[in-house]
Amino acid sequence: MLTDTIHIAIVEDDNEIRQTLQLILDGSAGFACKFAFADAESAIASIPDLPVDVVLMDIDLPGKSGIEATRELRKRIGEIDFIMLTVQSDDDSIFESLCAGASGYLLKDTNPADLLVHIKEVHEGGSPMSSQIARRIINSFRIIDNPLSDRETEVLKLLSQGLNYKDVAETMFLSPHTVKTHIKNIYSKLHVNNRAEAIYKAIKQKLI
Amino acid sequence: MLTDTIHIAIVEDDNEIRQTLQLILDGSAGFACKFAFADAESAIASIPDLPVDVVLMDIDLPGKSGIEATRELRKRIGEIDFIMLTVQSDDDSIFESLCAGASGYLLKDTNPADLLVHIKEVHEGGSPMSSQIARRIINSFRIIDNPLSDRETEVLKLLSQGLNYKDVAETMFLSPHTVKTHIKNIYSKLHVNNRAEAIYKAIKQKLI
DNA sequence: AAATCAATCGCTCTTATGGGGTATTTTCAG
DNA sequence: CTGAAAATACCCCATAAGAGCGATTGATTT
Repeated sequence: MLTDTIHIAIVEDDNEIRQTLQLILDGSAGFACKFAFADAESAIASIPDLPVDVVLMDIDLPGKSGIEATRELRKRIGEIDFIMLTVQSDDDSIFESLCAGASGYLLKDTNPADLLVHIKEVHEGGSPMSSQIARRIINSFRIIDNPLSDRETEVLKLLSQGLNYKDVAETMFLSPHTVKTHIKNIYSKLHVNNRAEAIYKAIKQKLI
Repeated sequence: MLTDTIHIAIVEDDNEIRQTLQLILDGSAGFACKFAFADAESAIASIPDLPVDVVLMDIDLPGKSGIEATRELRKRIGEIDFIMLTVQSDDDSIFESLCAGASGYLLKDTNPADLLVHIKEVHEGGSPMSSQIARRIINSFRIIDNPLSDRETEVLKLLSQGLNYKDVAETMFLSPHTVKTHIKNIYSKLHVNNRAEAIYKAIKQKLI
């Protein structure tokens, strides 16, 4: 944007919340909130042509969801930041929102003062979210349990880099036969019978 | 823990930081910090037997890293929360830390008052992290761009399930030749030359 | 002391894979 | 309407991969 003012748009179906929010935001120094939409469709149609820095997006909208709207708007305009607002945070909508391109994820009961801080954070390249929501995201990084031995994991990592038996053997200073044995054991432990599926499963289970 | 007091341990090699931190934490109401270690090895040896709720773990330790220490301690004790402390945040150490089981990730310049708040948050099931760090994590959910066509993506998904040429062809009602052509195009687009690497790259780029 | 598991090395055989081509039809955007 | 991209189909050939066998050594655990 041209000025220091952060230009905000709101997408929220509840009239009272939307109007109140708009009043508060537009009345705060350094912030402008001239645009507010009650549904995803009108937001998708208008926002691409508006001078907006940050969009506050309600997730539970009638018709198309806020996540859908974020996804579609993101495709067309990369420079806008989206902060999802929701009453309750379930894992699925958190991850869907993030994949759709949301930069922040806040609960609706966030008080206006904090909201302003968070909007500023987003605009400065941060990703505000409550500590609880962060934990859920972090938990998605956790490793469930690793049936593979250290050597097997090493082998699998090299395989995922595209190396073949011989190359893995050379890299690990092993006989190709040993590598083959490791691979067979990997397949057996992961209950797969080829490389492709082994790597897929291993990544999904965060083994490599 | 038995009481309302949150019991903290520090792992930090810088003597001054460690001692200062311990003094501040142990002197704060509701917090106790009776244990501090200067290296990963002694922390790993002692912490499993100590009554500790939250560990503040420096990442850059001499010898074994704080990430390693977290990983090993996590394996043995599930109930302790780890907050990583670091001077600078590079993407790799953030993700490694999360995978190792860290619950929070803070910069060392966090002021003591905030640190206490964050320790409390972790202990209550949250995951405190700066807005900037959160953004990096969130960005890891983004899809960069998908060079693959729909059919190619379909083929790759089936390959990742362990299907071979023939099976993919049957599943998609195609000639095996066509499947082969798709696979060759996939390899070319992803700049790989075998299935393993293709699947690895595709998953890392969230194409499948 | 026994048992288990990881890590190492070896063999044979069939089949799948990947690289090198070529070519037609359909679809979609400019 | 036209041209590019996608989707479809086919050939040959050398090699890698996977299945099915067996075997020794050294830790760790019980």
